[in-house]
Amino acid sequence: MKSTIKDVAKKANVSIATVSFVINDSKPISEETKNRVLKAIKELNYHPSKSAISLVSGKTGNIGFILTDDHFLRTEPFYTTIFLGTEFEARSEGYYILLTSIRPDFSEEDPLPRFILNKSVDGIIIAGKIPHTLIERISAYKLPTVFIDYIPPTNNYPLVLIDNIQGALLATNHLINLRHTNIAFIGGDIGHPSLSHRLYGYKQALENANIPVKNNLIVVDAKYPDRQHGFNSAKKLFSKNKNVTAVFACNDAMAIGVLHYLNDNGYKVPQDVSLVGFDDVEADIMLHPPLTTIRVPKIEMGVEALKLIVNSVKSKKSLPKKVLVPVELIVRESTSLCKTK
Amino acid sequence: MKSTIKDVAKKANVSIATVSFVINDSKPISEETKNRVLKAIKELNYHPSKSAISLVSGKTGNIGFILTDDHFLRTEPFYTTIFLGTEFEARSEGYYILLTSIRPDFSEEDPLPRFILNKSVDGIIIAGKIPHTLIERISAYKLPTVFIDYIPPTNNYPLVLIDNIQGALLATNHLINLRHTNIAFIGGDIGHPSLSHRLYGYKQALENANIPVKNNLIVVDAKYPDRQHGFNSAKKLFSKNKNVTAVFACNDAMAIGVLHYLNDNGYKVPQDVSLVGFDDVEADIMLHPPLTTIRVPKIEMGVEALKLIVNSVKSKKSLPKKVLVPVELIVRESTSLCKTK
DNA sequence: ACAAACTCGTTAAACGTTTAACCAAAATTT
DNA sequence: AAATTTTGGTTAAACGTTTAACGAGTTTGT
Repeated sequence: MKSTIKDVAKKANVSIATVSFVINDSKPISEETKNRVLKAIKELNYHPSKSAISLVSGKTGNIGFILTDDHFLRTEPFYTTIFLGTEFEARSEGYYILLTSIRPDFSEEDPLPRFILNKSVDGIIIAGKIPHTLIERISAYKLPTVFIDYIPPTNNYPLVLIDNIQGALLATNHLINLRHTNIAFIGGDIGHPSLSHRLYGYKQALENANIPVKNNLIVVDAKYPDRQHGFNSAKKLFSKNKNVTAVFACNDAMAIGVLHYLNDNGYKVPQDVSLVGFDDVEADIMLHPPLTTIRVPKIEMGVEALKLIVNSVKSKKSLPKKVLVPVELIVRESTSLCKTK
Repeated sequence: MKSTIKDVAKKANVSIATVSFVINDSKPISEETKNRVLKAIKELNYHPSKSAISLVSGKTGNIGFILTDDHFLRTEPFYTTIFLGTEFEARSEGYYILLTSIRPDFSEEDPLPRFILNKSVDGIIIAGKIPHTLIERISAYKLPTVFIDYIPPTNNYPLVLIDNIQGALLATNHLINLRHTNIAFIGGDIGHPSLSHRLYGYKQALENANIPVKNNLIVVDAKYPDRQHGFNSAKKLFSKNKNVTAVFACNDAMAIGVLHYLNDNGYKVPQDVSLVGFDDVEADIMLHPPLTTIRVPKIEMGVEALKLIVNSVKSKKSLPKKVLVPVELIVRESTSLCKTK
């Protein structure tokens, strides 16, 4: 039933080598025979066996994709969207993605992802912050690796990063342009470079505008930047500072938490408080008002990561290229002109 | 660097066949040689080449997992959690999962997932409702297939289903036990068997309790059961029916939409209206009050699906077994005794 | 006109496993 | 003690590709 290269060769009246050359056009073949072969391939509905190719080439044609359980399952489809971008690009490149998640508290004893142990991938994409012990143990396998949205401690990997500083500048400047001066920053998980860069950009924007940076307007002690922590941080912020007129949250998840707090406590958004998020996860269409935020091109990030990894797989010399994807301010209805009374 | 079976054989002073027999224990080998081989394997850090095994066995060791984009990206981590269960079980069974998503409006011209065309999977798991044209085209490839949470038109596949009727009975009976009689049902996408079964169970529970089923309390015209549609359906329901004291929403997403509507419009939950969801997606920890719902064992569903598919892959005769996973009522704070005035 | 260089192919080895067929030695049966 | 079975192993073919090495015709250069 299943046809092989041999069947094609027989049908086209050529050797199997010729068929191979036609498929990969790795050697010049006359138009005429080429067509005969192509025709035979079509008629037999022939598809090369991946295992045979793998065996002889030493490549698997697979790329491993690693993220933590919580990133995979979190409400805001951030990393999953990135994954989709990777999968999408993998299709055109002829690769398969092996997705696996690990526990965020991955420890020394936990086993590495199978595809690494069994060498069933040619390269690895790691999305988001993952435990350093895992990074070290993976690096022993000398597999091409690229990181998405995270800067690993030993910084000689290809990276796909968000232009976080630029994004934070855009967000904060937007608020400054709306005449706000008491602008708070709500963040979390400061160990993550993305989030600390956003804080940095926030400070930078204030300084550029000659607005003093006040530490009591910066709440960054949340362990994880999700809605619940956004809510809690907002509570902490507003119970001590009544004069805050604008909040820049380090991501949409926390911004949504802030919004809930504000709604619950009689603050009107944007009349009383303007609010800007980051990521544009389009999480909750129910949100009112719709959130002004910084759009991150998630699909493109996945695409870029796959391109990078394919590159280092193919050309053994992997120069640790960094791709900084651009961001964009999306103004919706959660921000408005500051009413200085 | 990479060691092969040959290296192991040499080191252990046996033939490669013996090594193979030890690995798969497919033939009796004396304890002594077995230990020698095992030792050599460990020392060389030998891992069998998957491609070589694939080539000779004709099996790929991969399972394809298909769902629609919107299911993959939706805010409530329902199908993604199921996927995680599948991935988890695949690890212990030694399989890899190839995840791919398709557009919900998959049409005749769209290409099938690559892993089907290239025969790089031994079987397929399909999660959630997918277009019938896709099902038909896949079936031509005669690959073992199991469906999760969907009943395909040609019903001779192994299936992993939720005990939806039981769940709907539990939910509705819970409300009836709380003395509610004006119990509404909010649903959507009635073409999905899961959701129509939930409606069925709702009606059944009312009939069992001798409560008349009123059509104006049943809103099922939503196209897709998400938050936004839940919100809209609630609006439709409550603007016409002021005396509704309880709502059973066909899933948590719609329930959350209903809750938003109620909160926005001055209804207190559960004091004025009791609300029950379905799925227990733990989507929004911010929700107040926390939602009474029907827990669906999502991880277990993924595990069961993988077991089924491995079964039909291994034993060519795949009897179309159906697995009905049990559900459980989780009482939280969105339901309370009806205050009949 | 003859060597040199292309062009378009073919042959056969190699990749790393599994497994059918075979076999020697030891154990068991008669 | 001879015949038979069991035990524990080996040899070699097969799986479906890629690719190095080779070669027969044809073209080009002088």
